[in-house]
Amino acid sequence: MMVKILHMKQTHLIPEPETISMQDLELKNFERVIDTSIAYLVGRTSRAIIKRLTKKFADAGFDVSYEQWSILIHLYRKDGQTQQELSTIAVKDKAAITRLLNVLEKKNIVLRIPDRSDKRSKLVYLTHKSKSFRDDLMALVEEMLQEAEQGVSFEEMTQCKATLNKIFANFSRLDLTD
Amino acid sequence: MMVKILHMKQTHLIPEPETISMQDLELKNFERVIDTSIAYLVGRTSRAIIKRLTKKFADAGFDVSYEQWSILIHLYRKDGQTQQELSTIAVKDKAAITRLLNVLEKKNIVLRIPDRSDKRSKLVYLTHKSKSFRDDLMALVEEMLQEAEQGVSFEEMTQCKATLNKIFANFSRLDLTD
DNA sequence: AATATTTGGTTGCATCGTCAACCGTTTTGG
DNA sequence: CCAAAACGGTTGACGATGCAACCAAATATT
Repeated sequence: MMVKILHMKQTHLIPEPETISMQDLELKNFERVIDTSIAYLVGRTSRAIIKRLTKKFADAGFDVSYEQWSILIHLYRKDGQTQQELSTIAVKDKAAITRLLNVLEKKNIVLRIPDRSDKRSKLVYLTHKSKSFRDDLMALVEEMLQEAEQGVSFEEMTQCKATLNKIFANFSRLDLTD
Repeated sequence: MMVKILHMKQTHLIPEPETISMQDLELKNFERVIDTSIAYLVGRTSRAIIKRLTKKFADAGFDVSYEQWSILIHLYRKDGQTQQELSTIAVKDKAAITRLLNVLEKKNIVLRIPDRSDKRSKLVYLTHKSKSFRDDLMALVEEMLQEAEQGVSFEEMTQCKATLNKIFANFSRLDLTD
């Protein structure tokens, strides 16, 4: 798809005549900042994954959203964690966790039990119900991951993940040092 | 960080004694499905990017959210597009576009002009105001991208982007064929 | 030409995320 | 030992998203 360059001002007040080289510069700038920007690519890939998995769950008859799954999986790995722990591990605001758990509790997928040794905390546990469909959900996620990996070699995927980890680490560091 | 394996049932009804090899299998499964999952990594990287850029804009005194920016940038490239076009290019629901534009219009950042040749469509244009801070916003995005790229070689980034594109293409294809 | 289908945009509904303020509990440190 | 600070969780306000239903205009079908 060709990109049409418009005659946009190069400065705020003084319009300048455009030359070919300036057009090239513009184009390069936009390419860098949009289409080929890591921000754009990461965002749309994320949304595509979420959409796909949501559909898979729904089609299979499970009333579990992607976000709910993103908590559930951590409980499948280790039952009885505090909300704070879930917040950290799922990289979500603690307020978001509170609300997700409200929904999950209403759906009878998790239980919140006050921690006896620390009255501030609540421990989150899976219910029989959620334990029962664990393997089914896992299988659907596996399916989705395999769909994602079509035509992508193992090395390629490994390298991509490493890069994403580096980027995330960069921002984590910057967020700390402000 | 060590992961503690709980004694979870392997089937829905019949509990099985756990062996070391099953634990290993479990661990591998979880690793694949969570921490090292492309879904997880892409999601958290995307949120980190959004958070960072939002902060940058706010700190610099621009009342523009990341999502608003994600529309704005396409208008900076080509002014006067229809909402439908913006929806496709920004990979967002058309309802989301409607609402984002409502906000942007209220902030005097865009204008909606009815298309004379097709009374259903509206053409979206930048205002003087938004044109005036174009370069400032672009500079902040550049800054963020450079932060993201710390310690990541050009080849590495290029390869990562190519992989993300492949994954996105996989899902696009699957969404079509259902 | 009349009807059916598609298309561009808006709206209602439910879910989700972040921020900031808040409350009760726990920890810290003078 | 007690006041101050830190911590875990909840709530309200606000922006944003996706889906489905809807309306009006434009195209296609017959």
